[in-house]
Parts: sequence; structure tokens; C-alpha cells
Amino acid sequence: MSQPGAVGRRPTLEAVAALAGVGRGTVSRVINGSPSVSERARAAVESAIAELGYVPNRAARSLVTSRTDSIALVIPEPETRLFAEPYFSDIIRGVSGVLADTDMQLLLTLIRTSHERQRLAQYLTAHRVDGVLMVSVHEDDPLPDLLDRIEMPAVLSGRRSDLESVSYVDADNVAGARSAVRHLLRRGCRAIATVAGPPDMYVARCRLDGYRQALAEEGLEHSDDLVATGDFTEDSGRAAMRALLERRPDVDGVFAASDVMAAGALLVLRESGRSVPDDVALVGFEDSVVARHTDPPLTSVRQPTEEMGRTMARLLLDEISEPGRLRRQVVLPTELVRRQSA
Amino acid sequence: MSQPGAVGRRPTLEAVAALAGVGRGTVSRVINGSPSVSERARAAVESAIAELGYVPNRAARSLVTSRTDSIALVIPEPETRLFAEPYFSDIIRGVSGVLADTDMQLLLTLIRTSHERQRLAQYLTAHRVDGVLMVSVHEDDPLPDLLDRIEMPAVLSGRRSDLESVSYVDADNVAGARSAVRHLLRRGCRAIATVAGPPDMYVARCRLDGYRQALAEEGLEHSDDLVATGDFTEDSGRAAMRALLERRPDVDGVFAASDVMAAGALLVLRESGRSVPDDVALVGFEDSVVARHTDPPLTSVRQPTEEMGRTMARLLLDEISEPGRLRRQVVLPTELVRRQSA
DNA sequence: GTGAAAGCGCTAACAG
DNA sequence: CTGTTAGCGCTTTCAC
Repeated sequence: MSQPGAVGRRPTLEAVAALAGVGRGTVSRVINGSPSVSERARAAVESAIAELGYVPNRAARSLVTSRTDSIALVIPEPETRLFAEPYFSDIIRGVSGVLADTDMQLLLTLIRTSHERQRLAQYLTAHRVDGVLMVSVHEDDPLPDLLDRIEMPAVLSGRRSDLESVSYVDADNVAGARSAVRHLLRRGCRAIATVAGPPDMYVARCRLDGYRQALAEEGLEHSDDLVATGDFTEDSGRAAMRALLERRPDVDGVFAASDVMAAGALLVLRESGRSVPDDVALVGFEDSVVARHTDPPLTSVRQPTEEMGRTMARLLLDEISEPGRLRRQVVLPTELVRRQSA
Repeated sequence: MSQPGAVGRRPTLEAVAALAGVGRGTVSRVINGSPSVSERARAAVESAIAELGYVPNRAARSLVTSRTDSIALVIPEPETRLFAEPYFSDIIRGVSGVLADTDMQLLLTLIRTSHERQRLAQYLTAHRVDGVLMVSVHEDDPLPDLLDRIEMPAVLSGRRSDLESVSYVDADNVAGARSAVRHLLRRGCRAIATVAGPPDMYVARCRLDGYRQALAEEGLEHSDDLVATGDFTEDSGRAAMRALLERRPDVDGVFAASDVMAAGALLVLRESGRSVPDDVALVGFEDSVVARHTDPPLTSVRQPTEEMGRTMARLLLDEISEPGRLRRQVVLPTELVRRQSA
């Protein structure tokens, strides 16, 4: 530690063996927690390790085990802005928390260009990580299939469809949407509209399903002119809300498939002279921090993002250590957070 | 690529050499772009590489070169919430963008507990990365000194003091604060207060300096009761603003050292019946996304966060490839973003 | 310019 | 239980 010329060679397993008066094999066994080591030997090795401040050389280990002790978190860049801020940091926080107890490392991979995709594919094919975590995967993304083909353990956040073939962790979007609409029903809303997401995204379909289910439960109208579709942007939320108001001026409740779209809807409602939530109650699915900063802050369906990160990491570690060809699937509950005063 | 039993061994340099009809050394030279290879040999090797889909084994290379081709981005966890969302993702975006052109990998390291700190220190001491990027380092953080001692290339975002000994990239906090206050002056404010940050943080001192400089330039009062101190939290911003209003009911402009504190101040101003920005103009330093979501959105001093990330990465790569013992220091300009209608 | 040979530090298989 | 041995795949002298 306090060596003056600390630059030089760091101690090797060999040095530890010499100091402990044992063979290299024994040192290796101690490090890897093999049970077949005598107490005496283990003690000697451990104190030698401590004395030398020995840390195993990962490259050398990796070379022989062909494990890398690292996993990659892959984030498609375009998403970064839309499904905004707290989402990714929470995921990272969760993942990182689980990994901290391991000696696995987390590699962060932002994918911006198709060139970078390419490089990632090559990287993965070369098995330079032991597993992959993927956030917001699109239905047409070829990566999951690649992962499957090269037998690389992987866990997705969200699924691409009902029949997702890769392990995943998802929020219960259907139930979340249902609870949002039930909330509106409890408030006494009768003409409940929804600003839905793009129908080619599974998550959007789920949220729309939840909306429909909640209305059906109540035997309520379930008319097409109460559904407007956006693309998760604020502008599209605005446009959808305008369309809705035109078709159904009597609307008194809106469930938006994302808080960003909800924010857009909120502005339009205001412009139209309606007060929120008194004239029209508004609930959004909370994908970003926006719900907390609108005025008034929106009641919204919150996803357990950090927990999703933790769960993803755990599933992946499982899958790495026990590569049974079984798919692991977890759907986590959401929570309705009341923020509007009323 | 389309091999059926793609599971098996991936091709090695040896295989490439065999196919190209050259020795392993030559293949290695080609891969590492050595000039002393004949055109003929190079072509043969390259086509062999393509045919086999060869990708070098990083562990093996690392073992012999004792470089890891990866750098760590270290983020102290507590910060994650406070200096909030876009900051870190922007930094990451910037860093990752620069690294994409390299074959360096980015390791993400969140530091939560002292135990994790410990592990990181050990990790770094074992030289398991080629360099380190550190975000929001505290003055009493022992890590920079450790890095220095083990001669690990490092770049900080922000500096700990005027005499920062480690390379860094910082925003020009002094100039930023100055521009904020000048803006208030131009608006005609005469009693300009500041909600300052904790005096033991260099960044806070810089912003306070800038505030003072701008007032001094104008020959304006520079009284202590126009300065209230917070700790960058919204609550502290509220408290500071209350204190300010009590001491100086005539205040007509406020510069807050962070947008989060500005948001707190905004609420207090409202409660006190003052309208912003008409009665009291408010400008904050934009550390988070909050400035954009207050009502009205705050005019604020924006930092070039992504650019900071890019610059950090570049400096670090420089430092790694050319470990001259010279400190690299960059101070990036800020920008005043007018968001208030007036 | 290029092949051959010598390891980098570690694990795993094999005798003892 | 433990020491010894043989590589893992690559870079890098060092002769040719």
C-alpha cells in the first residue's frame, strides 16, 4: 500500500504462494472458495494476500475461464430523451446495486447509430460480456434474436409482445392502466377518454387494454371516439387532446398512456378553458419526471423502475450462473400516485 | 456467422494465421496496424479475418499488454438525486459518444456505501481500468489522491478548489453567475439577492463570486443581508428565500445557485404574493431539469453538460495515451437561457 | 518483413 | 488435501 515505487508490478498469485509457503494451485483454490483446502493453508494464504494487497488479475482469469465477469446494459440512444430521465437512472441504480454485491462489472452501451449497433453485435458475438440487459427494445430490433442465437444470457426491460422469447422484466401495464381508469371512475367521471400510444408498441397496447378493461368492468361506454392515438411525445398529446375535445366535448376524464402526453393534454385542456382536475380529471402513466412538474402535478401510475433494474440484474445473474434454457419472466406491479389536490 | 454449432470456440489469431498462410506474429502486426507488414501479407490477413469473422480476445491481449481498454465513470450515489437527472445522462452521453469511436469500454460505477468506495479503491489499485472519470467530487474525497498515487489517469468534472491537482473539466461558474446577475441588472433590478450554495463547495463559492463581481461592476450594493445560504435542496431554497424576504422586503431580483433552490424560492415568492418575474425576477443555475418545469419556466444559466462529458473523455484518452505528468484543465462557457416571458 | 519462441497471470486437471 | 503441469490467446523480442 505505502510502497514508494508503487508503479512496478503488482503482486501475482505466485508471490502470494511463495509468501504463504504453498503452491499456486492452493492459492487459487482459496481465492475461488474451494472447500477442499485445509484451514491452516487457507489462513496462511489469506494473510499473505492481505500483506501483499494482492488482487487477482482479471484478464488472466478471464483468459482461462472464458468468463468476463461483466455484463452490458444496452440503451438505445433515441429513447434516452423520450422515456425520460428518471427511468434510465433508476434502472441503472437498481442494476448497479445488485452488482455491487457481486464482482460483476457494469458496462454501459449507448446505441446511437447503426454503426454502433453493428459494433455491439460484433462485440457480443465475441462474447466479451457474460450477459446483456436491454432497455426499451423495439419489436423489430434484431439484437434479441442475435443474443438467442449466440446463447448469450439476456434480460429485457419490457417485452416486445405476448410471446416474448427472451427473459424479461416488465411493469404491469394493463393493471396500471386499469387502476388509472378506475380512479377516474371513482371520481365520478363518466366520459373517459384515452390518449393512447403507438399501436405497434406492446406497452401501448397493454395500456389501451387496461383502459378498456376498466370501462368494461363498469359496463361503461367504450366508444372509438374516446380513443385518440399519440406517439408518446408532448406534441402528439396535444393533438390527441384536441381531437378528443372536438369529437367529445363532454369528456370529463382522460387517461394518457404517458405523462409526457398527459402534459400536452393538460395544456390543451387549459386552453379550452377547462380546469383540471375539476372539469376534466387527468391521469397519466409515469414514464418520466414530467408528471411531477406539471401544474398541478399529475396523479399518475408509477412504475417500480429501480426495482425493475434490480430484478433484471438478478434474473441475468441467475441465467448466467445456471444457463438452463428456461425463460425468466417477471411482471412488477405499478402504483397509483395521487398528486392532484382533489 | 451462420455456423450451425456457433457455440464452439471462436476463431483465434492462430486460425487466422493458418488461413492467411502467415505466422501469428504477422497477424498480430496487421491487427495492431504495424507499418512493417507487406501489402501482400496484410491483404491476406485481412481477408482471412473477414472470412472467419475473427475478433481478438481482449483478455489475452490485456494479459500481455496490461492495458484493459476500459475506463470507469465514477458517480457518487447521493449526488444522483440532487444534481439531478439530465446532468448525469448528458455526461454519459458525451463520454459514450467519444468512446464509440474508440474501442474503449465504459464501466459505470455508482458509489453508494463506504464499502463500495473501498472496493472501488481496491479495484483501481489493481489497475483494472486504464483511466477514471469522476463526477461531482467532494473536497474531502480521498479518491483523487489515491488516483494520483497509483498514477492512474483521471479527469474530474468540476474541481475541488483553485489548486485542483487532478485534470478537470469544469463549467465557468463564475462567468455564468455573472451573466445571470447582469441579466437581472438589465431588467432593471436594483436589490438583487442570491441564494447561495454551501460555502464548502467550490462550485458554490464560484457562483457567489460571480454574483459579487457582477454587482461590483455596476458599483452596486453588495450587502450581506442580500446573501442567504442553502444546500442545493428545494427546501433550503425556500428557507433562504423566506429569510431574504424578511431581511429585505424590497428585493426585486434573485440569483439562485441552482435551479432546484430557485424552484423553492419561486414558491415562497408566490406565497408572499409577489409575481415572478414582474415583482421579483428569478434566475437559477441549471443543474437539473427543474428549471424547465417550474411555472413559469425559469430563465437560467445552462451548462454544456454533454460537451463536458465529451471533453472529459477526450482529455482522459489523451492522458492515457500520453501519460505526460501534465494536468489538463478545461473550463467551458455557460449560456443564459431566457425562459421567462418578460 | 516475418516466423518462432517466450511468456503475461491465472485455472483446472492430474498426480500424488 | 496439495504441488505440479499444461495451456487460455495474444504481443513482443529476437533472430533470420
